[in-house]
Amino acid sequence: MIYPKSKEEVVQEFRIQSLQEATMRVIARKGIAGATMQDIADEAGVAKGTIYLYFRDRDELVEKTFENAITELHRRVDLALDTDAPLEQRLRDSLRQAIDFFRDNGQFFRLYIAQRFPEGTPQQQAKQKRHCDQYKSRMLKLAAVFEEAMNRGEIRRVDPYRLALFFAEGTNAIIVERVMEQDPPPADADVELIVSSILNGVRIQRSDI
Amino acid sequence: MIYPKSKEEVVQEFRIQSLQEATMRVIARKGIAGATMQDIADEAGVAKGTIYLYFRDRDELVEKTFENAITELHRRVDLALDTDAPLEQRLRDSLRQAIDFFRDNGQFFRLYIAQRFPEGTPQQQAKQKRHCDQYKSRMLKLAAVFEEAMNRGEIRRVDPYRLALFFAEGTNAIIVERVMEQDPPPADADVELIVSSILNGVRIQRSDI
DNA sequence: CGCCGCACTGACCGCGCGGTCAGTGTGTTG
DNA sequence: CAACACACTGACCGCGCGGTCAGTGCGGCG
Repeated sequence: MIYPKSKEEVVQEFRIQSLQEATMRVIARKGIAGATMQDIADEAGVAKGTIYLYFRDRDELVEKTFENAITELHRRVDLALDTDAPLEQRLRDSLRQAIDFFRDNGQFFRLYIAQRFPEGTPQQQAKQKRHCDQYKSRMLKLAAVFEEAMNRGEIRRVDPYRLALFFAEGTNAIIVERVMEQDPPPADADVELIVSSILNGVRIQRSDI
Repeated sequence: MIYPKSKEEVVQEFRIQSLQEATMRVIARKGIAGATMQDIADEAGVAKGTIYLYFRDRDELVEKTFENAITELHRRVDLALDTDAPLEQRLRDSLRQAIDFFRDNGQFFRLYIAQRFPEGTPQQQAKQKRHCDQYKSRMLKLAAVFEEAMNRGEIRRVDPYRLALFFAEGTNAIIVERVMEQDPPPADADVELIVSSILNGVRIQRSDI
């Protein structure tokens, strides 16, 4: 065995994993600022001090937890976006991925939203910058997808970055609603609503008559 | 004079006003949780204790500040929405109102966003509920406007509440972007982009050729 | 001019947080 | 079985916050 995972490593990874899951649950319940280390420790069933064996401080815990979850989301969405299919199908597939992700990780949404407008404790300007940059790079990627579709002649020319913002946040709003609802409608219905609204518009057309 | 405003009342209103303005500025800079009473007092140029002569506690200060600003926004937007004009014009006008409002009150945006996902200090569940309800009632109103347009045959039938969510948050995203930009494009351009995207869609149509 | 009321002040308090570290119990080793 | 290593614990600390209130000084009135 070249890289044997020792027993200790397995245990350590398990602890880290369960601490991050506990963090997500607590943040979902009480918000980022409202989640105390004691809450998280209780949720994970360990003592507060134990957390500091695996994470330097509170910031690192929240940061890593966020990073972990968002990386997975982005991986899935990118898989759907980076194909040669028509824009319509790519949008459908990526929406589907996002909806499924938040169905399984509803607690994560709060963290996801909150990171967009971080609290301005004066010395943490660097971290604020990082998350804004991360968000911006996501929007730029989506904008690039739209721009490509414009070049292909699939959609008309508008500011692609603004279109990406509009589409992404409009979509987020509906996903948030789904997370809140205890019995949301079928995912297909919302995917259809979003994609057809943005591609065809909602105005009555000749073809609708 | 039936209701003479005594000098004291004038002074008092001035203090309340300037404290709320200071609160908006500080929250815009440091976030809701990051804004301390000391910060706000310094910003307003008074001692910390003075704030408590006009507001019971921190919660009331933030609450009143928020209420004050959002009432004005809603008043302006409703004025544009509650007409007999076609949907397209009503959307244009209300967008214009919102954009202008946030151009003049850019600091308010942070407060506006943050209130949507309040921090869950356990005992304040009632207040969370209030703001969610307030947000929901705004969405219901917008949904009603869309539904009326459906009944008039201006737009096709989709879930009006979800359409309202999609439209409103997509719009917010673009307004946020405008607030961040130091030199945003003309408001008309963004109004046009949003309204034509949602009404006509972005797909290339026969009429575009 | 002397007194008083009251808007305003800012040093102070208690609380609850993030973070620490001496102590404990358990599994391992010689 | 004794001695040790070490993951884990939770009482404890200092800090910074929201909130308090005795003190201050200024404007007006007798």
